[in-house]
Amino acid sequence: MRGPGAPIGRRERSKQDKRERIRDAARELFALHGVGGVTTQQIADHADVAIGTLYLYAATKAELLIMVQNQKFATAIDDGLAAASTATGTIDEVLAVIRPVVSCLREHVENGRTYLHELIFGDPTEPYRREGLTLAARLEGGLATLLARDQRINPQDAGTLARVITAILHLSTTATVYMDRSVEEILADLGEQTQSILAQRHRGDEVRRLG
Amino acid sequence: MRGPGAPIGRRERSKQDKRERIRDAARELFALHGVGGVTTQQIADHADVAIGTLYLYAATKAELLIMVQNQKFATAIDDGLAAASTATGTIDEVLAVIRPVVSCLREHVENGRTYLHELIFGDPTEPYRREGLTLAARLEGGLATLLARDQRINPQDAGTLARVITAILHLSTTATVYMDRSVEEILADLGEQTQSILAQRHRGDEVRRLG
DNA sequence: ACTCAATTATGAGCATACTCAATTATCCTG
DNA sequence: CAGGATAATTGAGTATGCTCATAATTGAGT
Repeated sequence: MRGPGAPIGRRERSKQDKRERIRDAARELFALHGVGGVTTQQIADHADVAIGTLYLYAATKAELLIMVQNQKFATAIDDGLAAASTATGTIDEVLAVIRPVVSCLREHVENGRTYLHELIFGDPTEPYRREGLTLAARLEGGLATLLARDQRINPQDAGTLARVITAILHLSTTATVYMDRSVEEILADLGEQTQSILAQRHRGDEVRRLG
Repeated sequence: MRGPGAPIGRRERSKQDKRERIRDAARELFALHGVGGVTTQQIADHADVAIGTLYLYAATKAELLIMVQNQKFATAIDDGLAAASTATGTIDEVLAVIRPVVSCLREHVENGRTYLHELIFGDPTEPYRREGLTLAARLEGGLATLLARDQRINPQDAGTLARVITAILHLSTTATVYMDRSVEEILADLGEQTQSILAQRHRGDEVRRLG
């Protein structure tokens, strides 16, 4: 029975529950002992499922980490965008949104390297990586609409601007030279120097094809 | 006997040989069957050493990959810089150096993600990662001296310019949005947009502190 | 040439990420 | 409610990355 528009039976709910139980167990144990200090068996036990069940919900141990990190990432993004909901779209406001996201991405370093970022920006075919991409897109979209509120910004530019800011966020969590620099410093570095590069190139051959 | 200034006995040579044999075996088999399609045992067999010996030269399987990739990276860098040895230091020449390096870094994708980059820009304490960092520094230094030849470029700026170019190279191999774009396109993207960002910020409060 | 401490090599064995044939739970139909 | 089709769960088993106690090799001192 039950209206055909809502196919959510006990089965579906139980499935959802299990997914969350597993993710929560992973989050707790990872935070407590580090990723390497926990076995998948322990996570399965903590979530009160068999090891085989765990692997129905996460194809690999790394994917467990992505599940956990995606959740944190999503929270950081949503909180940031919500806080900026009444903002007027200046760059500074956008940077304010970015800052907590950067912090979130810089966390959870294992073996001295940040897992998350490479995973999130990795292969788009893996389901959880796709989720990460969707999140990044959500951030980019949010920034774009935010920027579009600023009268001085050409509406068509808002999207590109947002992409560049996301790229900076990316650099800040992946490139060693930029790992402990603030978003503003990276921006300044990139901005001033690319400007001078472009200026020089324009001074050269105006129309030149380059592979 | 043998002069005391040359402490290179059979031992030292044998050690070097073994390191190379192991690296070569890894390179061949990785190229042939992919990283996941080869066991460390097979690599040890191919290099004609015991599995335990292999682990004396590479602490993990991932490190084997870094050994292999560092070699390719080094070759790409040296070739590029050598080819530019008579260049005059224009940006286009620098980009010509960069292009093959990017190709090299974009190779060897396993599971849809490029191992190398995260490894090279990873934890500087791991010996082979340190080697990767040294290589990146060599590239940056080479670019800087190259750029310094251009009369129009302020000599003090050459270093920063080189760093930014390296960052772009980084983005081109890590960030999904930029993964299939040419260096020039990324440069244009970053250049134009950061410029407009900076312009807007300067129009705002001139001296503003941002955590 | 012999001794011996230090270094290097070995491979059986261990830990653990992941699989899959068998089992159990859930839903649908008459 | 009975029967059976489908989906979900299980955990002993497997594959493989990595370790470590033991053995072989090296070369300086005699």
